Amino acid sequence: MNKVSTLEDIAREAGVSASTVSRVLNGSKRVADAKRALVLAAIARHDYRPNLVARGLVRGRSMTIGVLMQDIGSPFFASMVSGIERGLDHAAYRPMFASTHWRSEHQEDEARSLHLLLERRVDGVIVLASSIPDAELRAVAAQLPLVVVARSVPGLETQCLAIDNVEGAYRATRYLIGLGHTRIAHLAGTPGHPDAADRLTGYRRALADAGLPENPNLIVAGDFLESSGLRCVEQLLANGEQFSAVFAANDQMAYGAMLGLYNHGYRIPADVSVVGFDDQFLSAYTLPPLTTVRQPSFEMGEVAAQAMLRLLNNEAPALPQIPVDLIIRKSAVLLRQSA
Amino acid sequence: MNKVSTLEDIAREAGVSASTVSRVLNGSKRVADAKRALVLAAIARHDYRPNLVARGLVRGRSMTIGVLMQDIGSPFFASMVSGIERGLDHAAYRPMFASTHWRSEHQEDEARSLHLLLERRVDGVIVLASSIPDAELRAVAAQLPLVVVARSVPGLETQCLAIDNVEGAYRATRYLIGLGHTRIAHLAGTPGHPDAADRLTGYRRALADAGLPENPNLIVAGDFLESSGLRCVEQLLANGEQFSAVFAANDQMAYGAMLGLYNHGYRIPADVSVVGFDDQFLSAYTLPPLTTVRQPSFEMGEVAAQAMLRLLNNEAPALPQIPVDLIIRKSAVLLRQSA
DNA sequence: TTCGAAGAGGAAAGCGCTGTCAATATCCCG
DNA sequence: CGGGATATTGACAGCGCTTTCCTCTTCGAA
Repeated sequence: MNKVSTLEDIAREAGVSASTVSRVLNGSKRVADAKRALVLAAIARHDYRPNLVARGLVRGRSMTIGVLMQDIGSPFFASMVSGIERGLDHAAYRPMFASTHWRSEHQEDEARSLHLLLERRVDGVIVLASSIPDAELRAVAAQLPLVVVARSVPGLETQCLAIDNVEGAYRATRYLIGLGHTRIAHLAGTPGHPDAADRLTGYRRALADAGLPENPNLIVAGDFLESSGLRCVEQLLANGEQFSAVFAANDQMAYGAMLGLYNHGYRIPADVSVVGFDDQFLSAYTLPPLTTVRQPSFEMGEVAAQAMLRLLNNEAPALPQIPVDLIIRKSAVLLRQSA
Repeated sequence: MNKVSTLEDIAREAGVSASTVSRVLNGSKRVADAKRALVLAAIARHDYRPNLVARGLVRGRSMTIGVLMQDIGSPFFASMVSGIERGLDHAAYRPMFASTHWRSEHQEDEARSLHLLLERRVDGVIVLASSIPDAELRAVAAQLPLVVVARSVPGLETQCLAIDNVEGAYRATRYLIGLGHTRIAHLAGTPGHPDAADRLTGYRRALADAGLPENPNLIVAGDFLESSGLRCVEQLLANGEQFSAVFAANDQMAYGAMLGLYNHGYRIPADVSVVGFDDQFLSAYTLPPLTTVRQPSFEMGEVAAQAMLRLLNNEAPALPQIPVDLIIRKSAVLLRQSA
């Protein structure tokens, strides 16, 4: 492991001062062609790369932006993260991720993850969902550029990028109603989670607007994971409650639900229609392809990154409104008259 | 945006020298209880957090380890990344990711991503697959701790963690043969990709060992993505070639294949059996659940991280052998006699 | 009471880089 | 050919923190 060379080494090699090397590195000031050539030659000879840590220290900016989320392994976050990388690709900024999965029980630990990022002096923070309290987020926003995705924080409206969950759920449910379904089960997300609450609200509202009764037995709570979708359906079936359609709070739960239905011999969509929420990439490949409310996670990540760049540039974040779209595929169909 | 406080501020506040503050921060030397208390109080009052960038500069270690991969958005990588985070969770190290998706055409750009990491002076690098040339990887290994996952680099055997792709594909194919299938199509991975080549080899070897003829028309190449699985199946069907089973080079292609089959009215597994490779998390939730060769991505990531920690500690990486396992679910069954 | 050892804490020298400031060199015009 | 303007360059002071190195106490033993 031979020592990696420093700017000082290059300066000595090229017979110039450190300042000059720095100047050719940054193009911050004119340097005579002859000297520049000498420096460049030395750099090439040593395969020299400036130490960004040192540069960060003196410039006071680390050129990295922190991204806080619950689980980078979940497809929804992975996709957003991918979008963030994309959005940052041409900037000199790099994302640094911190997930809190392993210890998500304790909200305190989410704060720890945030501090991990802050200690590394990230220049900005992008928060994906997360259960950190609004107040703490506002405190962060007072310190450095902050963009919040898939969540909306009172007082930070201009820096939040979220879709209208109520509206999305409303559309999904209304679609099912339009197909003739009246006994529509809802697999809700984690109790207490804002998205879960909003989507439940949209479901209820659609029912109410259609003059349909709300059956509490048809609403069962999961936790946004596939396994819970499966569990919820088992429970519904065990209760003997009749239903011809299922609206799941997210696609992952919808996958689990479809598996549960399949295991019990129900055909989708012939026997039961299923609609999800998120439009994960894989939802176009399920059997049958899933009808779902689109939450463009990749694009949201990309847009969030661009907004962050703008914020870092002291411009307005200019976060757009995200339209909610129902993607109609094959998992929901007209209710059979015979049913 | 009020200024964030520095160690100097704390020292002044507490009426001690910077050295003392540093000492209580690191516990590197005894400090009188009275002074320690003063310092701690000042720290608490200011909510002071040491600047890890500065510390990294003086200590010569950034406490971050770089992770290079093709696409953090792909479920396979996302899962490994998740494992890496887990493996690093209790260490003071943080991963810093760099994907090369957007420009994967040019191998040159992968090198650029690697440099992005090196410029930030990561203390070690974990490479996930990637198409960076072996030689370059060896050069990196000479500079700093390196662990390579899901790929094996000659000369770096002890630092590589990979499953036996040939064996895995062999098992999958033999399983299908054992089920009575003789016309088994193979949806190969990206031409030129080592994994793709190895899996194809395993498939061929199993056929040969069973005395089955190899039909070139039954082998069609994709690119490891869902869309290509779909495309491959379309092509197979268009060719009018007979087959009762499909072995896909990875689960994603298997998903696409299943959709293609479904679209054409074939039932799985009744009409066509399908086997994948990887055992992605979602494969347990497809309809029917997918029989596949397990590549424990999460665990591989975790193990790689631990090996990296050991390397950083000047110990032997001690990378274990990963057993290959065929996970039997519902997507492949005995060939119907009638067929 | 005196001396040495050990304990505590401060001063200062960097880590690798940038950016200011002043010095030197170069150049134009009258 | 002189004067001032302009272009280049080097010296140097940090960025925030760690880590010798060294001084100053304090305390026990002789």
